[in-house]
Amino acid sequence: MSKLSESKTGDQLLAEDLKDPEIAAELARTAVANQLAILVIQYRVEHGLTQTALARQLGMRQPAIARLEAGDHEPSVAMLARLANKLGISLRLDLTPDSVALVSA
Amino acid sequence: MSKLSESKTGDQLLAEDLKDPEIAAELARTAVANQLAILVIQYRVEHGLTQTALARQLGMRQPAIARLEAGDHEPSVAMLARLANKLGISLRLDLTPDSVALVSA
DNA sequence: CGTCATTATAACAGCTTTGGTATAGACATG
DNA sequence: CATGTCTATACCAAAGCTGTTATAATGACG
Repeated sequence: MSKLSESKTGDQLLAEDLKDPEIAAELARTAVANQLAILVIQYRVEHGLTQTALARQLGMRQPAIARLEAGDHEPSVAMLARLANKLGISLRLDLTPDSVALVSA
Repeated sequence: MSKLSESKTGDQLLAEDLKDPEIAAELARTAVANQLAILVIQYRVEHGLTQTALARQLGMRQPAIARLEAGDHEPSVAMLARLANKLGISLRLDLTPDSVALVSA
């Protein structure tokens, strides 16, 4: 059980939470994972692909795609690069002192 | 010994190499690591800090900074976020189908 | 030369991410 | 209901990143 989910539920979030570096780190981690999840799902449905088909295009198996779309883990830079390369898309990761955002570019 | 250093020395690099996905991955990995190394060194010297002082600012030890400046490992997104946060800087990671670039923003 | 500050390297542990297989759940369709 | 397709989850192994301590190398300065 994470520190965040212990104290808050759903999307509720107080500014006070950001003062705790542990919570801030957890948020950044899940934020990028979730943003990537959305991008992967978007790409897949827009191209009418199944998870298995997309997995083949990326050289991996279906459960790997399911995991990406679940937003379980913060992706590595290598994973982001691989997606951009194999899917022919451009992504941008914006890092500021108090936020991290992954967007399609 | 990496596949890249087996076949090539220094900065020499042929377009042909990029066709090998293993080499391409290795390049992307070292590219981001090296670009971050440069940014960290720049920040540190511009602020007149020693590795130990910078480490304290980031909540880590001197060898960790040395490793960042050596460009050994591809940084995690969490590490990039931490640098942006603790140093008060903005970074951008640009991912295109055939390149990955980390720049200060 | 001796000392101190600074940086680099080695060795190890711990956690996270990634990948796989196997399998369960959901859902449509015959 | 039976079957087939698609998605989700559990479990394990391999690899990579991060952090630590200890120590070596480097260089400036008395």
